[in-house]
Amino acid sequence: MTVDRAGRASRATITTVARHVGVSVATVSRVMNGHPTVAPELIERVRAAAAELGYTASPTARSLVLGRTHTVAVVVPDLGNPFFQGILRGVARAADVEGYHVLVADTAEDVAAEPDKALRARGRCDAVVLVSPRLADDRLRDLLPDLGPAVVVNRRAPDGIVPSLHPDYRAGMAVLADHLADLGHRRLLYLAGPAGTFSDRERRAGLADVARARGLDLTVLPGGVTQDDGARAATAVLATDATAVLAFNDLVAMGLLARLREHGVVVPREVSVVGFDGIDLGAAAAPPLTTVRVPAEEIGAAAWRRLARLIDGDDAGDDPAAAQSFRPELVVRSSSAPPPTSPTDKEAS
Amino acid sequence: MTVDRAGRASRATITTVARHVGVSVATVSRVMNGHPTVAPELIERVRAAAAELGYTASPTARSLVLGRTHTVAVVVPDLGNPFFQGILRGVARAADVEGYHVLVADTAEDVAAEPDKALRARGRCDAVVLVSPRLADDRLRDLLPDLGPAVVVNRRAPDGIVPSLHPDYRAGMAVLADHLADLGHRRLLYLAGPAGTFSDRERRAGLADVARARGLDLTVLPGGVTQDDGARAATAVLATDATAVLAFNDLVAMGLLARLREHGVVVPREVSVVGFDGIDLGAAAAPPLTTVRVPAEEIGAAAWRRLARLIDGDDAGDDPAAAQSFRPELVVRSSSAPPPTSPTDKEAS
DNA sequence: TTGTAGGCGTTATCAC
DNA sequence: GTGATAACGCCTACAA
Repeated sequence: MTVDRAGRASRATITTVARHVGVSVATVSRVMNGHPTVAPELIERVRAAAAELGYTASPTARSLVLGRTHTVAVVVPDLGNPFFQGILRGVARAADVEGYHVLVADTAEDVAAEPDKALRARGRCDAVVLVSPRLADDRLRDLLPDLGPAVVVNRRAPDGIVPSLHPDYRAGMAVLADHLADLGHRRLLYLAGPAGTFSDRERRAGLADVARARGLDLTVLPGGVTQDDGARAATAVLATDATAVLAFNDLVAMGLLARLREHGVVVPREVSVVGFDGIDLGAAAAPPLTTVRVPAEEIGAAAWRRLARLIDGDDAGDDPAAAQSFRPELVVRSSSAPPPTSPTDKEAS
Repeated sequence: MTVDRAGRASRATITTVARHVGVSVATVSRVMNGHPTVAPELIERVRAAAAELGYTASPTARSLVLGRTHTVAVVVPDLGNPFFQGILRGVARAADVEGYHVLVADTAEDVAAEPDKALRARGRCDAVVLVSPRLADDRLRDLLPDLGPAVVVNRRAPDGIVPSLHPDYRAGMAVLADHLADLGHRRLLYLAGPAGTFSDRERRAGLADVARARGLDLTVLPGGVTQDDGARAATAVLATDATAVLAFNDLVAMGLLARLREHGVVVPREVSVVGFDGIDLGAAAAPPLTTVRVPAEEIGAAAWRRLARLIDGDDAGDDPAAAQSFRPELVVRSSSAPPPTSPTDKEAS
C-alpha cells in the first residue's frame, strides 16, 4: 500500500501488481482467484508482489462485475430484543464461515419504514432475511417480490411466497400449558403480545388447544413485550382468579415477577408465572423462571442456509413455500408449582 | 423492473431509463442526483420513466466510481453481550439517519481472528468501529493503520493513533465504591473481569482511588463476565469477610445474586452486591440491582459521528488522539444497603 | 499458458 | 442544457 499526496492510504490495484510483475492484469486476476491455468513460477511471483504491495481485490469492483456482493441483510425491528439478537447472531456466525458478510438494519420499531429500509438494504446485498413481525400481510406481499431472494423469520410469508422460518409458538405454548395443567392448574391467564401478530396468534392457538383438550379455564389480558409491560400488568393479574399466568415472553414475565414481589405475593406459592423465549437471565430471576427455550440462533443459522441456496439458485427440490418451524423446549425452573389449594378458590367461594 | 429468460428479476439500469426517455445516461444521472442544470421538462420525464421502470441506481456501481460505500463496519467480539449490542444499536440508528448502512462482524470471541475479520469488513466499508477489548496493544497498533478511518470503542488506541470512545470505568467504579462507603462499608470485594483489559484495569484504578482516599479494605477475586461466572464465585465470596461486593458487570452480579439466594444469604442485609452496566433487567433482579449505567447506545452514536467526520475528511480542529469518555451514572436500587453490624464482624471476632 | 479487450452501472469531465 | 466518453477495479470470453 502506498500513500498519495493527500496522505490518504491509496490501495494498490490489480494494475499495480500486474505492472510490478510485468504481466497482464488477467494473469494477476487468475492467480488471485486460484485459477489453475497459470505457470507455477508466475503464480509465485504474483503472490509475492501482491503480498509486498498489500494488494487485495476490491470487493466493490468484484461485486459489480460478478453481480454478487457476498453480503446478506438482516432487517429487524429492534436490536434491543433478545430474540432478534439471537437471530442476527445466528446468521452472522453462519454466514461468516462461508465468507459472507452481514448488513444489519434496525428499523427502530417503525413499521411503516420497514419496506423502504429492507429495499435499500437489499440494494447492497444478495439476499435478505426479513424479521418484520408487525408488517401487515398485504404490505408484506407487496414487498417480497421486489426484495428478490429473501426469507422471512418469525412469521409466515403470505401464500408461502418465500421460505419462512419461525419458532413453533403454538407447540411451545401448548407445552407450557400442559406443564401447568399437569401441575394441577385449572385457571390460566395469558398476558398477550402485539395483537394480530403471528407470534401472538399462534401462542393463543396453542393455549386454546390445551384449554379445550383439558377443560381449562383460559382468560386473556393485554400484556405487551417489555419488562415494564409485565410490571404494569401486575395489578390486573392479581385481580384475576387465575392460578398461573403465561407471559408473552421472558421479559414480560420477569417484569411481572419483580412487581409481584414488591406486592408481597410469593411465586410460585400463590401464583405460578411462566415466560417464553428462554433468555439466559431467566435463570437469575426470583424465582428462576420456568419458560420454553426458542432456538433463536439456530433459526438464524437455518435462515442463512436457506438464503445461501436461494443465492446459488439451486432451490431445486425444495419447496419455496416450506415453512420451517422450530420446536421450543420446556425449561422447568421454580416459578411454576402446583396451585394453592386455598379456601378462596373460585369454586369454594 | 423486468424479468429475464431465467426468471430472475433483472433490474433496470440507467441505460434502460435513458433509452426509454430518449436522452443520454448523463442526463438521467444528473436527474437522479438532483443536479440543478437539467430542463424542468426533462427532469419530469426522467423521473416518470424511472418510477415506471422501478429504476434505482446500483449502489455497487456508485460505490465503485464514487469511492464510497456509504457503509461502516462494526466489529464486536460477541453479539450476545448487552454492552456491545448497545454500541451496535447506537451506531446503526445514528448512521441510518444519514443514509449510511452498517456491516456487523461478530468475531465469536476469537481474538486471533479479529484483525483479519476487521480488515475484511473494512474492504466493503468506508470506515470501521472496532470493539476489540482483548486484542493485545501491539497487535492493535499494527492493525489500525491498515484499517483506514477507524475508531476504537471500549479501550484506548495505542498512542492515540485513532480516536477512541469508552465509558469512564474508573469514575464509574469510584462512584459505586463511594456509594458503598457512604453506606458504611469498609471491606469491599471486587469480582474482577478479564485480566489485562482496559475495562478491568480502569475499574481497579477507580476502586483503588476510593479505597486509598477513604481507607477502605479492598480485596480482589477473579470473577468473569457471565452470569455463570457470577454464580460460580458465590462460595468464594462468602468465604470472604467483605460486606459489599462489586461485580465486573450486571450479568455477573445477577448470577451471584441468584446463587446467594439459593444459599439462603439475604442481600443486602448480609452483604451488598452492585453491578456495572445498567442493563434493563437489573431492575427485575431480586433484590433490584444497584449499578451504574453506561450509555452504550450513546457511545455508539458518538462513534458514528466521529467516523462521519473522518470519512468526510474534515478532521480539521479535532485531535485524533482525543479519547472521548462517558461517565456512567449511579443507579441506586435495593441490592445495596448499610453493612450488617453483627458481632461476627472481623474486628469483633 | 498468457494477453487483449469488452463490459459491469455510475459519475464526471469535456466539448458542443 | 445536453451528450459523448473516459474512468472506477475487476473478471472473462476470445485470441494468440
